[in-house]
Amino acid sequence: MQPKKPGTRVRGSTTGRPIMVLFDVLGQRWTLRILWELRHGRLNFRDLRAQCDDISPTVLNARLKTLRELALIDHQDGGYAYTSAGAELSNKLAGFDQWAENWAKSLDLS
Amino acid sequence: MQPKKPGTRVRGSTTGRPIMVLFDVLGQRWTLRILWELRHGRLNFRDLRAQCDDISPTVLNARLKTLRELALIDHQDGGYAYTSAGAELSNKLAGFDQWAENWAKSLDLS
DNA sequence: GCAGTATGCTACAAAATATGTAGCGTCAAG
DNA sequence: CTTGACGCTACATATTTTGTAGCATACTGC
Repeated sequence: MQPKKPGTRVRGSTTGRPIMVLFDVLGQRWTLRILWELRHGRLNFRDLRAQCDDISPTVLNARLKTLRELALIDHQDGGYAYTSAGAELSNKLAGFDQWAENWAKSLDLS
Repeated sequence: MQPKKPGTRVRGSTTGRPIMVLFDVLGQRWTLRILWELRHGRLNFRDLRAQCDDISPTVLNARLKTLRELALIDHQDGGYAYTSAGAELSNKLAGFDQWAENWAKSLDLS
C-alpha cells in the first residue's frame, strides 16, 4: 500500500492526521535510511543505491517516488536531494544519531 | 527479520551502527505508531491495540517483544510503558508532530 | 468450588511487500 | 557505431503483514 498524502486516509487510521501519514511513510522499510543517506548532499540513483547497501532498485524507486510525491525530495541535475521540507525532517533525524549512540552504550551495561 | 541489537549486524548494513539499528526497528511497520500511542502513559495489550486501530495482535506482540529487547519499553503492572530510553526517543518523536502539521499545510499549497 | 471476565498472547492461512538478478531505453562522449 | 553512465522496469522468489479465531492463565464475585 502506498502512503497517502496528508488529509486523506492512511493505513489503519481514518483521521489522515499528518503525523500518521509521516509514520506511514517512515515505517516503510528503507525510507529512513534513504533520507539519512542524502544528508551529505545530492546523490544519483546508483550512488544512493550503493550508499544503502545495494537496496533493490525496485524498492528504491518506489520509495523515491513516494518521497517525491510528499515533497520531501526532488530530482534534478545530478540526482536526488532534499526539498526544504525534507531538509527540516533530516535535521530532526540527525538528532537521532547521537541519541542512538548513547542508547547503545546503555544497552551494553545491562 | 528481527532487528538486531546495536553492535551486531543489521539488515543491509554490516556496521551495526546504532543509528542503523534504530532505523531498522523504526522502519518496521507500526513501530513508530506504537511508540507514539504510549505517549500518554501505560497501556495494556488490548488498549494499546485499540489505540493502534486494531493492529493485528501478531504484529503487536512481535513489535513489543523487539522494543522490550531494545530496552525502549517495559511491561509491568497494568501494561506497557516507556523505559527512560524510550521516553527520550518519544520526546524526539513528539517534535515530529508540529513539523508534520506545517508540512501538510505547505503540501496543500502546491 | 465454579461461572464470568479480562488479559497476554499464539496459530494459521491469505494478502501484501521486499528482494535480487537481469536487462531495457535514453542520452552523450569518443 | 560503440561505449558507458543513468534511471528505471520485469519478474520470480522470499519474507512480512494481516485478520480471525481462540487458547491459557489469573482474577472476581458467588
